[in-house]
Amino acid sequence: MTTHDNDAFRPIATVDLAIFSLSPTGLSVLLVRRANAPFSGEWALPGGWIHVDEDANLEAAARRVLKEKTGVETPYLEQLQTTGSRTRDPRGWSISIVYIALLSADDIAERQDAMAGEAEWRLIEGEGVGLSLAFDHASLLKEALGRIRSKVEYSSLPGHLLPARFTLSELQSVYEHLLGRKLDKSAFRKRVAEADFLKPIEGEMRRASNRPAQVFRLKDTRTLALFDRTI
Amino acid sequence: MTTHDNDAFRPIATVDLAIFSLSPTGLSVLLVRRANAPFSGEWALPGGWIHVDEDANLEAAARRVLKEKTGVETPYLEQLQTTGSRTRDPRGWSISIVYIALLSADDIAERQDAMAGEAEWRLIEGEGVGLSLAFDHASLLKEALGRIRSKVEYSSLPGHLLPARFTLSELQSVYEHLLGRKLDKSAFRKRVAEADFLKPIEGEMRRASNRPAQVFRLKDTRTLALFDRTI
DNA sequence: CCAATAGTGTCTATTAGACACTATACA
DNA sequence: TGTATAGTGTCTAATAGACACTATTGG
Repeated sequence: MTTHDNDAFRPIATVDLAIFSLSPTGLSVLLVRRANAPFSGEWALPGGWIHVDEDANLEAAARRVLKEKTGVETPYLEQLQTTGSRTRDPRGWSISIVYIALLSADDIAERQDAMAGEAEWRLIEGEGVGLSLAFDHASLLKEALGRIRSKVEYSSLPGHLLPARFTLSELQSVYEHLLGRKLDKSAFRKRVAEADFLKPIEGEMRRASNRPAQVFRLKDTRTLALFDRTI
Repeated sequence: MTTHDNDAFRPIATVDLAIFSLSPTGLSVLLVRRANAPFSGEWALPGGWIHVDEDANLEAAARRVLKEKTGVETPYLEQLQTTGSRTRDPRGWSISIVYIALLSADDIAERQDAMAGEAEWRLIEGEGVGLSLAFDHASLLKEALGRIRSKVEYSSLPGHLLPARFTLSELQSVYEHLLGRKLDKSAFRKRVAEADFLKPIEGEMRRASNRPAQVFRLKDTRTLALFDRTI
């Protein structure tokens, strides 16, 4: 234990989350208004210090922050990237480990009340939210959106934004919304069947004034299924 | 500035590198023997503290470590992932930001002398090096190998391990080596042409007792080109 | 019966994979 | 002329994309 083991030589480290959900109008991200300096009063991605006495590891820290802000415990969660530099935080050399979380529509409905006070869902427009964000969070959000849009092409990601039970048509329409283009129904269903990430709920049908639709759920709500080819 | 701003609450943070090159017998990774506790005397991935007075950002820290260990300045470098937990380092809660670096065969030849004393290239066998490594470095190495093997399928990654000038046959044989299977020459060349990441060197041919082969170089040594489909 | 959406089938233009062929050097 | 590897062409089986068709409900 030779060197760099005192405060001045240690960067500060936080975990920040890009938490996404589907609002009625489209993909949205959860933002919080900062209470303290720096950037007091500005919007930011939810985040917090690593609690060395409380968090067993990085993912646990991310889950703790998520629970504090939304009340949700077991969503889809993946590490995006880590940024760190001398200048991104005026308090000094700082590191942010960024996670992406996807909340199902059920999570939002149930936990609207449990949401921390100064938090708000903001609709995604283009590469961000049309607001300036604290720190380098606008750039982090842009990276998160890039990752999400890329994964829509070849994974079950959109399924994690729907309520627990949904029809194939509902799933297809989320894909189309996130991709910004229409998909062929037949081809879509072939890919979904191949990737094999859905389980039909026996006997449960969505009824309307047309042929009833089979209702499905994800086989695994915590991992993504990948397609062999693009959707 | 309210809380968690003293040493006891701050995790320690290092940058660690999985540095790969092609040795005559195959893909190899650079390991160093640790001089100090913890894990003194054991093999580990090269790494080091972030120098808050010297490194502008995380990537700069990674490049500094790389230069210290190998003398190489501008290889392909990408962030892999960040691990952090209470238990991975006996000194306390610690974070490691892991980078992958690919060195061209030229880099190795030139800098063999400049390499730090207790560093050694170890051949990859299966999911690691057949050695126990310090900290969680065996697991980090396994992740790095997964990323590399995955990217061989759909990117120009193998080109970054060759010397600056190479023929298409040499490139194909690196793909085959990393994938562990033979590729069709015609299909391989179609993909490479589509991805458009090579520049023929005008008039430069590799001569032997057969038809001479066109020599190529990468258009960009610091970024990967991606294929539309798998190789 | 009509309207509306669910779900499946069919046809064709495109492409991937296997394989063969031609080209060009040195010995 | 023989041998070895470079580089290109061809054929076919598999596939994707467009589109059409059938199925099943409520009104």
